[in-house]
Amino acid sequence: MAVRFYNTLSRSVEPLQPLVEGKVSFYACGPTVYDYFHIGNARSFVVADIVRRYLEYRGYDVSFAMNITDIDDKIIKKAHEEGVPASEVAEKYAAAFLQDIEALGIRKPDHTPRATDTIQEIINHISGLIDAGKAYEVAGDVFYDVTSFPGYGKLSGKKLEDLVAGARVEADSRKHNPGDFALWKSAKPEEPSWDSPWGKGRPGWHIECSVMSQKFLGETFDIHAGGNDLIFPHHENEIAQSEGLTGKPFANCWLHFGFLNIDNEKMSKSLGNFFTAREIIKKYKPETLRFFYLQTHYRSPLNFSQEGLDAAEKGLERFRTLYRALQNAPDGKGVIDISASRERFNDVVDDDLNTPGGIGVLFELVKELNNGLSSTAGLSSDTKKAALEFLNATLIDLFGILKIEDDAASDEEFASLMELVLDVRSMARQEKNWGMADLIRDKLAELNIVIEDGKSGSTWKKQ
RNA sequence: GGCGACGUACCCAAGUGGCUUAAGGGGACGCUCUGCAAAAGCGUUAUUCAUCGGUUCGAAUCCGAUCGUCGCCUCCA
Repeated sequence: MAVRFYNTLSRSVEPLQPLVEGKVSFYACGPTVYDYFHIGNARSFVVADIVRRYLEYRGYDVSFAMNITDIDDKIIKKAHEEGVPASEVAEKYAAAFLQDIEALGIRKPDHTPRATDTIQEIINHISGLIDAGKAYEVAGDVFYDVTSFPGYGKLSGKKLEDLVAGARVEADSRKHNPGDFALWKSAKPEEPSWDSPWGKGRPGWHIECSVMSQKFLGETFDIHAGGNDLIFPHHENEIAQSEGLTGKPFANCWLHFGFLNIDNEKMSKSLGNFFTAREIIKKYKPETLRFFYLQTHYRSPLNFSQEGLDAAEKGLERFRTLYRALQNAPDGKGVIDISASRERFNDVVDDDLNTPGGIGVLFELVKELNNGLSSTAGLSSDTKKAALEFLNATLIDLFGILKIEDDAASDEEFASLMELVLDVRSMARQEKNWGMADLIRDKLAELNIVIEDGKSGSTWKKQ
């Protein structure tokens, strides 16, 4: 079976059918750079990264774009609070964004366009919509006329009448319809602005994604992704703006990521349950956070907790230990069919990116391999090699959750010193001087160096 | 009020009609190894899938009702 995804547009799981055989064009909504991103944002970025990596793992040539929204109300607000230009706020947090995704092991997208670099294209797009009678200007603001687009509501399942009836839409007497939304916002004094046919102003909230995605991926592309909450109005409006102008389908497949909650509630600053990704990866390894995310299906809500992260770290350790054991074990005779695991893994993950299921398959293989390693027959060199290749492809290249640090190689001087200490200790042990042996072990433990006595001598590792 | 999602062991979490009298991880317990320990390995841990009805030869999986949790409808990943 081929790669399948749940498409919000059709509300069903569909096989991926790229426009161009073997190639996938993929766009994910990126950050608005007014603050460090939080662990909920991080989940979305990690999942988008995994979508991309999985497609590559399955042999597709992926073109991946993620925007950086660097002009927006929140940025302006923050700039006012801090008494600095909006561009400075945007610059600072855009740089932080790129740093943080790298720290999280997220591969940089092929394209990271910025709204402020795309102003001219945005103006052209809006002009096109006005010319086509789908948008109208009122005193320097431009609005999209939702009634001009018959398909409005097809993504979110909302009806125009319901939106009007809901009355939660902000009343603006200048709008022709309550559901109309701003494409261009006129500038208030002291706000950053760009010249346009409608006077000085800046792009509205949704238009930039339409323009930037089409700029890099074409008028129609394969996959568009983002958080659950973006379905309406953001993505609905993107479709209207894009298809309203081109008359062609915008994105064929819409992927939406589940939310991360804390104590089963949405994370928010006002509730005080707000953590930035920066903070968390000071305490936990980035791989642990990634693994924690991937152990839940991407569309399900995920409850964030310290216990969850601790459990993830333990599970990861199981992979690390097995990986090292495979590298170090002497050649034996036992044979395990790794390709069977690979097929099962692919089958499972092909089905709407079922990473928790895939991880389950990997853990089952770990048990099998451990059994092999501890049996008298051991494992053949071919089996070990195939297993390591498979684990490299999945745990390292695909999920990015396994990092094999070679403590000894990272600091040779320190390593030889440790060797000396261990030699002294093993002499003490040979003389059954347990007091001395234990003292060394305890003192090293205080320095976060863990000594483990095995059959073939003692080993050390940093905590 | 409208739309949608979800409820699987102590915790997390796959599975969505027969291959499952339910994967996997964490925890707990037992064993192996060990001078002791730690680590690691192995084993055990749900006749049952919120509840109640129904459809079916067969349901955790489909339908209906009930209870509960959550999200969107407003900036939000």
